[in-house]
Amino acid sequence: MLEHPGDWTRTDYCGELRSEDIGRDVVLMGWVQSNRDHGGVIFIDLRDREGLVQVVFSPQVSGAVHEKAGALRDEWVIAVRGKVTSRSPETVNKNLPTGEIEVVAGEVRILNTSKVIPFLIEDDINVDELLRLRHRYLDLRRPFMRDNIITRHKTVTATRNFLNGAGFLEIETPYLTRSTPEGARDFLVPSRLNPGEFYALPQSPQLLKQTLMVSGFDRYYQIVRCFRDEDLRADRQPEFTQIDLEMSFVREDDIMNVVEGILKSIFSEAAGIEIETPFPRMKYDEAMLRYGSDKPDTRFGLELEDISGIFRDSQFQVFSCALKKGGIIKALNLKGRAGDLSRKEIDDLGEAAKSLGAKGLAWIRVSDGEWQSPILKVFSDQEKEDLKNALRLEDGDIVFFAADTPHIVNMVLSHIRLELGEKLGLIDHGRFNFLWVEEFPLLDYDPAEKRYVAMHHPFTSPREEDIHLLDEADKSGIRSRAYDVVLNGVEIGGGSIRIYRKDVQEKLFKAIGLTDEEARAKFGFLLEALEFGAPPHGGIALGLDRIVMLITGADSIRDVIAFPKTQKGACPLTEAPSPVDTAQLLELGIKLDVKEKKK
RNA sequence: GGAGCCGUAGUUCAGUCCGGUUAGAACGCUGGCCUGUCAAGCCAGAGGUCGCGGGUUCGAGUCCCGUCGGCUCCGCCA
Repeated sequence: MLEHPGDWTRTDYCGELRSEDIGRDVVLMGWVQSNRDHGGVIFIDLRDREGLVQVVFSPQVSGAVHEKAGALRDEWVIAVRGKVTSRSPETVNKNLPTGEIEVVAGEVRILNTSKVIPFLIEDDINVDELLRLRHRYLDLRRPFMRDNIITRHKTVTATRNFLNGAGFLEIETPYLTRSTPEGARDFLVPSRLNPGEFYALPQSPQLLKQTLMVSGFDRYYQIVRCFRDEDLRADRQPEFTQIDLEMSFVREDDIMNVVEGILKSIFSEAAGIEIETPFPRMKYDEAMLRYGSDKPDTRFGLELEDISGIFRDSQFQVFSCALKKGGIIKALNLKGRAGDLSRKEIDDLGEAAKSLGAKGLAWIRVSDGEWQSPILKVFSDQEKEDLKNALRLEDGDIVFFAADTPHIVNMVLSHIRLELGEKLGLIDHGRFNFLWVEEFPLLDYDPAEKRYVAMHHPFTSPREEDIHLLDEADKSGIRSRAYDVVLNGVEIGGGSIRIYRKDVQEKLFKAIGLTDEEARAKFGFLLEALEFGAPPHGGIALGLDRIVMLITGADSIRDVIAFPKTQKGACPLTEAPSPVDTAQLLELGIKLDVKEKKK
């Protein structure tokens, strides 16, 4: 029954035929999307990368061809030779770009059959993701997924075009490199030629791109795979792609200009969206204060308010104790929307807060001038008055409070803010709000290790006027020259102006508790390079997967990666990772010490 | 490492709270009918290790314990 394509040459993509093509003889090849057999006339929707076209098989044209068409099933691969004809006005399909025409088949060749597919090749299916990943080749036939992959291609193309035009050189760096202890856990690759030693896959080409600046390449970029052996999230995969760049003799503004240019070009060319530049900027401290997050979604208000001052001497132990331990109290006033939340929904928010680590989520609802709240009794009259003024409380408002460490309060309330924003439709999903977040703290105190750690990475430059603070005991106030670019509450990139002087670099290593020897052992080659005429330089890395996710409206970066991993880091299609032969391990000098996994 | 949700025909789900005859529905699939549909329609049919293991019970999809897997989040992570 199967036939070869023979001497047929495809003339057109199914999805590209239009009324201009009426009268042409065409040869199409593609997949049977659906099959509508009326006993007499048979309609086939034929699909390829560019879309669908209706093919008509009529017994009047050819009895044999019509009979063959009757055997066709979904997802079979066929070649059709026929004539493009116009549809009569009442049979035009306005939902299809090809809906004004159809192809009347004169001949058909069945090139391949298909087993019955496990899920429909359509958008808006609701199928277990495991099944989609196991049959990814089918999942990628769905228009949404196909378009995502195409948008990704356009994004990469736009980026290359822009950067090439801006004087950047694309330079590759090795994937087999050395392990660097700071930052994420490395993926390791054993070295057969050096038994007992390992390469590491790069978490990012950070050190090497800085080295390229010392080499004098001036402007580098790379669209590069990075690897981090950490737990997965909806926006985090163990391997992901960065638009990585570095520039010499620049300040923050120079990098930001380039990034704005890249993003403008990406949005225009991959999505047909013209975005406004320059992007607004916000200091880290302000972002944390107003949104409780270093990546605020600025598409809606509902900002946090710090009301710690009101409860400094409160009788309410939960609040005053939190403050005495160095905590804070913040509130979210959902103005005028109290009526939109049922008691159950309020309780659910409380449960969500608890699962995030809060002890609870207090609330006050104002209706008809009355305050309703489980904790109403504990407030003094003065506190009520202060609250009313601070939060501008009015009828119809509902306020949520959290009192805890700054980290918990900000984390919990920023989550609640996003959940309320989504639930109550405060977010305009058609908007793209870009934001630069700048002046991150340089260092973060790690109570577990009792030392400061670099918040970004240890090559990030402090602000020039803050360098002297590296010698002080309290290093928490040192501001860095790091910046993040945030889109709709998603961090899509981060970078910094780097340290280029040995003396500053040494001070910083000292500040994070690294001895000279340790620093040499870990980053030796870069430190040495910095001693041979390193230019001032800086750069950034943009998360390609996240950018494409936001452009396409995907819920997860898995939907913009052709072959992603599950939360356990597995690929259901290839069944990676997998055990290997003992012989392979022997060759590498590796002996396993793993608890036997029950199968 | 931790919290939550989920796992029942090919697929999506109902049934699980409150154990009891032959586990249902829709879509898909198979066969038949049908000459203008486009989520085609009508008729008929097939299709189940209720994720896996153990326990309680006269009896388990349903209750208990464990385990595997998927998703979301915290921790972790540019």
